[in-house]
Amino acid sequence: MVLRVHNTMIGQMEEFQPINGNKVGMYVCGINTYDDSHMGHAKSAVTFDVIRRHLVRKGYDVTYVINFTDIEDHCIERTIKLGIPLDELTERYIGEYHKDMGKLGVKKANIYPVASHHMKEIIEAIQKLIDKGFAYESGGEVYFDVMAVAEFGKLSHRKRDDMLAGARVAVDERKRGPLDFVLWKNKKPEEPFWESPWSEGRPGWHIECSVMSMKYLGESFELHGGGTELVFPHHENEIMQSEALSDKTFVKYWLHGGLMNVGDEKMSKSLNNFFTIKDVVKQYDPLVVRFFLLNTHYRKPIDFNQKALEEAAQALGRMQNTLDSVLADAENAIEGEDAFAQVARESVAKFDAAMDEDFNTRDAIASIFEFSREVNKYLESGSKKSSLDEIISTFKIYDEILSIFKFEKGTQDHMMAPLMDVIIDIRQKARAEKNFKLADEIRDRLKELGIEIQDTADDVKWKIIRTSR
RNA sequence: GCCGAGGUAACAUAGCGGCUAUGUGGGGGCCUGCAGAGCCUCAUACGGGAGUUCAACUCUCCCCCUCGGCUCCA
Repeated sequence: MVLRVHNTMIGQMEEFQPINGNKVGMYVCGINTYDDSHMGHAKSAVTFDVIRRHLVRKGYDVTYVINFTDIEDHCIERTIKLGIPLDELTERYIGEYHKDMGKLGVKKANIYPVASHHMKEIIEAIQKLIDKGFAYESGGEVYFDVMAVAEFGKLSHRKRDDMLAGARVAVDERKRGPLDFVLWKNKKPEEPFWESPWSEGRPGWHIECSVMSMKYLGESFELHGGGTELVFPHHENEIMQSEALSDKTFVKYWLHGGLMNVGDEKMSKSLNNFFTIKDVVKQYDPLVVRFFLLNTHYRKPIDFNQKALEEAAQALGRMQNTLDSVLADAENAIEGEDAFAQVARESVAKFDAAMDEDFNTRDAIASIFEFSREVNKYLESGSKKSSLDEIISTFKIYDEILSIFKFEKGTQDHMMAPLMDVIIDIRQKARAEKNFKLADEIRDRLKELGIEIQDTADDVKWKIIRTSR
């Protein structure tokens, strides 16, 4: 199957074809390390995690890089406010990031470069841009000269002249043109700084991503991702800098995810309408949160609200119920084969096809719902061991990409099963004697403990309630 | 103003030039002592207008509305 991706550069879908063989370089803009991550960051991390997983499943040799930017206004403000060194702040929030994303089942990237650890390379890159005539020094600062590049605005599809005409920002007298952006800034009192040929100061935003992505992935690589709000100016400027440095095409495919909204506004620190991952995960199972994020195509915005999370919990529970039944039945299944394995194979084909269309997790998930219904019917009609195993491996394939299911038993305690047998046995006796009051009491009290009893036609099932709501 | 993404049944989301979409919620039924889970089934759709076509929710054009970017931001 051919993978197609939506490339922001051309504004449409195209076939994905790596530059060399099956090696894929993938760079995603991580966070600024000055505070806990919120749900918007979670959306980005989970989106690109799934994209990476799908590429790996398709056999690509993926090198995944996520950067941490720790030299920017907010971080600097924080170090001064907290009175701690920048390094300490950086390390603290990198640690928190990994904790939060780990909870959400995000697999680690291969490399996590940190801006402040690449100062030497950043300064070299700025010097090279000056030498090549793409940047100029002015009062101890260095600016990128937007007029020096042939192509401007190719990612965000803007014209240089339109931008010049509508420039909102007051022109800094140190700049030659209003669209020029800073590569190196003078230090201000109290601020951390680095020595450079131009002044004691620090790099501007954008340059660190050019430097770090090219260092780890080469001058040209396949995928660069981030939220849509980064298209302009961040990614646009990255392209200009990088291509000015290398004289090569920087990135082949640009992927941008829709933003997390709250009501009709995007979730962001500056609007102060954010929900941290830590808080959300306290209230909802991380798998529910992950499912919630993947239940909408990544390029679309998602509205964050209670009702949507509740619905996600309910919907995910439906699939998990099916899987739980299969896992339970598989333990004492009748040996033998039947035709159901074919249904499973068709379902996987449908799932893969959806993922190949620009990582359409929504559509892929719809195919799992359909599969679940088929499985539920199959279970009622009598099942065979080989097919149950096939169903479990099918769910494992889905989970390899989405990571939203639980396969382990709800408890590790080996006494649990025999104990439940005793309780259920007693309750069945009560039921046989029509002592429903007692039978219901047992059921209700177990439910309070998080154990659900289900009476079926031929036996009684129990399970640990997994999906918290 | 400029650039970009959208407007799908009660709600949230997919999708395709013709084959009554997925989940949540609601109605009815099966199963059950009851409940839950599950299965079956019903209702409610494609912002507005024009055009192309044998046929458009799906293509083209115009209009309306929403969101994002143009300033820090996943």
